[in-house]
Amino acid sequence: MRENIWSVDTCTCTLVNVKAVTRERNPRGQGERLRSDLVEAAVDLIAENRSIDGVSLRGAAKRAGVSPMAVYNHFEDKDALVEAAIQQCWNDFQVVIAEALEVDDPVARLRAAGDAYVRFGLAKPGQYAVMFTGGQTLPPHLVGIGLSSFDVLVQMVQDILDLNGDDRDALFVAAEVHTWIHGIVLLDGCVPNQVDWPSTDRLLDELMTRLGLTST
Amino acid sequence: MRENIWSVDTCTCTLVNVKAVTRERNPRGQGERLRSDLVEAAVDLIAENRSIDGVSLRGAAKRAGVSPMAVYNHFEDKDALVEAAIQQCWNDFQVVIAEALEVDDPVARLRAAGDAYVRFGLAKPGQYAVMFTGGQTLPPHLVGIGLSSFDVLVQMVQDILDLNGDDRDALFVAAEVHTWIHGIVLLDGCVPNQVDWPSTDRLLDELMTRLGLTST
DNA sequence: TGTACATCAGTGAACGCGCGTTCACTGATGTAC
DNA sequence: TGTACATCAGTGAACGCGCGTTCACTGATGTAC
Repeated sequence: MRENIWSVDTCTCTLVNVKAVTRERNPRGQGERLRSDLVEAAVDLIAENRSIDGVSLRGAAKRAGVSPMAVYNHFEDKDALVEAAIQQCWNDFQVVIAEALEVDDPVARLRAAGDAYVRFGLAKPGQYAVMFTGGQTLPPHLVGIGLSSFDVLVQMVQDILDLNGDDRDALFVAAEVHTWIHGIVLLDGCVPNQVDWPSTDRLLDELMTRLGLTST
Repeated sequence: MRENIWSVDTCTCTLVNVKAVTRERNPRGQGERLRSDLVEAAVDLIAENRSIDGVSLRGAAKRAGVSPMAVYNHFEDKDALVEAAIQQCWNDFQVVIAEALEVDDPVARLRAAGDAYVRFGLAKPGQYAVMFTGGQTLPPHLVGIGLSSFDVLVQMVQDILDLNGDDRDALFVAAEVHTWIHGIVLLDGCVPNQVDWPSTDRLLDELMTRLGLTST
């Protein structure tokens, strides 16, 4: 009965619109834990708003169960918090893709990566939108992460071309793959239910076939 | 010399951050002109922010050179203004596409429409993003406009399939076209300069060829 | 062993800003009598 | 022909809200002496 010392009314009153209000102060030397909590909260806001515009310093602080001022112990300003959140999105993405890269056969590898890519995009549409449609609004040093991810794609395509003795330009073919898969992800989350839209699986199969990226 | 009756300082001071401050009251019976000015201003805000989040009632009023309250003479509330702005974006889009539909040959017609589509997307990335990546946030009755535009695409594809005696499902092939072209438009505006990205023209040619939509 | 002190992990109050919306008002102009 | 009046196209002040940021503060805890 010890846990019921607070009435139900008190609980709902304080918890109804806010998560993690029950946070307790970190022990000495563990202050950095708040940093990752704040980043996580900011990523949640990105996920819900599908944009960095919906991320507010006060909102992230509230979710982390902390006063707005506590944010300044870990971040220069709001922009630094948002930047860390985007960085976190890219890290999560790269973890997902890295798994697929362990597949041996080049064709199966690209297909697995495509699958992982699409699954990430559909499961986390907010993060995906910020990462791949943010455009010029992204801080410059985060652009590099996107570039290195594209390099990985070019290499996967090159492996298949090599396997098939195909002399097309890998960068061009990779651009074809990326444009198409990007459209597949974004439209799937956007098409109204009335339309008998094809599954992403079927579209991915077609992509591989139509772009000549199967084994010959 | 009559035009210089105002000093340069006065001009810059009042015009620097605001357009059309010099609006004068519409004559009696012409009140509806403000409505279209407000819609235009809201579309400008969509264009600049690439999102409806950046559209504010006060911002649109300011651009139209009018007090925020004047908006309520023409729109129920802010949402109604935003909805009218999105509607306007679709109208502009349909005008652009309609031109291409006059081409006689089915293959050339789809190619012309694709060209018009891409040009619209690249010239008006903000409007394009709101129209094609807004998702569930769009008011339901605007979804119908998007659907009818997709129907036009399906018909164009069907015409080519008929011409070639190709028995593929037109809706499926149209979905392939739309996903790919969507990706082409969105990534083109987003890829960093370092990458030697292919031109949209070349990608469109490839799209037609790879998807088997040329004349046989 | 006791205690003063620096450090750490935060809080609280206040600022000016832009936002959507409310209510009450103004002042020119066409029209009915 | 003159004038009272309804209509039209707006304005002005105020409201409460959430925002980023500033400055000054608190109170627990480990550590040096």
